[in-house]
Amino acid sequence: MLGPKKDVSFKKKEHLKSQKIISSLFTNGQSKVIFPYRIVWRTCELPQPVPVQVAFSVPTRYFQTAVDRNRIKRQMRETYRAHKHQLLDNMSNTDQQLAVMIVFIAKNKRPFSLIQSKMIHCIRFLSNTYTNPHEENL
RNA sequence: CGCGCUCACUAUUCUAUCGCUUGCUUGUUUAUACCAGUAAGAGGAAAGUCCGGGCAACACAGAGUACCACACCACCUAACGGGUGGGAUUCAUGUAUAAAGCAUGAAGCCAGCUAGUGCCGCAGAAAAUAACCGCCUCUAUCAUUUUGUUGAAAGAGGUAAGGGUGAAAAUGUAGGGUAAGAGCCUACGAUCAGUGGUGGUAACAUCAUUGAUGGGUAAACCUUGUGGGUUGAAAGUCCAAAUAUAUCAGCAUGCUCAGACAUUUGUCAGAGCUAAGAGCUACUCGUUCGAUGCUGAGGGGUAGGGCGUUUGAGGCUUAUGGUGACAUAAGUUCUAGAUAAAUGAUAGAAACUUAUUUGUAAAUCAAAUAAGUACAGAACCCGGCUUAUCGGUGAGCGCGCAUU
RNA sequence: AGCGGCGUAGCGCAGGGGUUUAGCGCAGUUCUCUUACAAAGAAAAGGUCGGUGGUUCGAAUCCACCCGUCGCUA
Repeated sequence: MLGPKKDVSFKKKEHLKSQKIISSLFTNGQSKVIFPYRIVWRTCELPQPVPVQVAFSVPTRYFQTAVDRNRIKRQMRETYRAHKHQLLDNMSNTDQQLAVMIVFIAKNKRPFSLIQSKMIHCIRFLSNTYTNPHEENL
């Protein structure tokens, strides 16, 4: 990738905020576990003109203090921000909009290298599921 | 110099790359929005939610009951169950002694069991207006006898001095007194209550005097006094998609007339009426109700969004007053505002602490290596309390050692 | 954000109005019965009553503060 500059920002409108969409994700969405993450996603209409909206979640059950939860969420957000361009490119080729929720399901803190490598794995998985059928139709 | 305690302050720093939220400015744009620049961006506990207040909505003549909370005195405060100072009590340490005491420090919901009720296991005669044993007197009987008496068992009384208990046993000691005893009397004390004097704003202390002396427990029910209306920003208020819809207006189905088709019901198109009709009433007037669909208006209001929302009992400095909490005056300052929830991620360096090793006669000096740098994240805002916390700085106090 | 309840043996519960040995059921252990297992019967063991302080002569119980856990308000 030499020509266009990579989009590494992560602004407010790319956050998944609507409570209705989140609840519909957990009732109707598809799910896959890529340890230490659980990904829940679904195609639907989003309130903002962006290809993907993402939310991150860390359960209170395993991390009682808010400081630990915030730190893990910040690390997840940073890794997503740095590597999201592949998913965005694929989704902007299609006409669909994607809502994704990523839940941290490990019970202990994990090093940043693991968080980063597994997040890249997740993004690659999502982008593959939404590019392949489109190319077959073409 | 080392150790400990108390109080106050502080809560690692810098660089590079990439990024987040908010405000302001410029440009593009009808506007949202986007680009660029610039400024700001977690705490001492933001935590627990244990108290108090502001603020908001609802309720409310007044009084009482219930319920809840509090409880030595004075002061501080917007208020408090918080704080400051003082008093009494208890405990610890030191000192001293026959015992009290004195000094220092700490602690606590320190109103009232002399308003009433309840409770006090085991042990013990008895756990509350105590006679089981014991001691003493009297009565009559029996035995004995030195004719004074002594003993036995029985009855009637008196008596709280003594009795292996227990957390607690009826005001302690000494003397008098008595049949035996007893605050029955006296002296020195103890506790409680009243009156008066002195000191103190007061709690209280102290002295004098009078009277009394049947335990503990209210963090037992309760009594007395004081205070409390209820609910909490998911309060409240404004705007307002989609869908359904109260209500209003118009049109149509409607009603009447005649015509065509058709076995009657019915179907088709045309003209007229905005009512027809029903209820109330003997009648009129009057008044109320009046199905369905479409279109438009429209109220409440869901999703969502705005305000509430960060200038406030505000912070800092200085001066004055006060033992102090704190107050007053002057000057100065504006310093987070997110909402699946911003304030960061990664890399490197420095600083500090601890440990080990090496150098040096030795070290608190120097170097190297390793580990560590806490607790913890605003969610309407303040004042406290409680709990968590690697460390650092300053002040005061105490102890130990060394030197003079 | 605002509230309320519950922590007792491995598990599920009593006991709370104060003092006597903290009990019940199930499970586990040992023994009896049986050729053996199950069932039944008997016996013993297992608890600092979530933690720390306080009130009291005495606290599982009363009071205060913490810790854990469950639930409600939408």
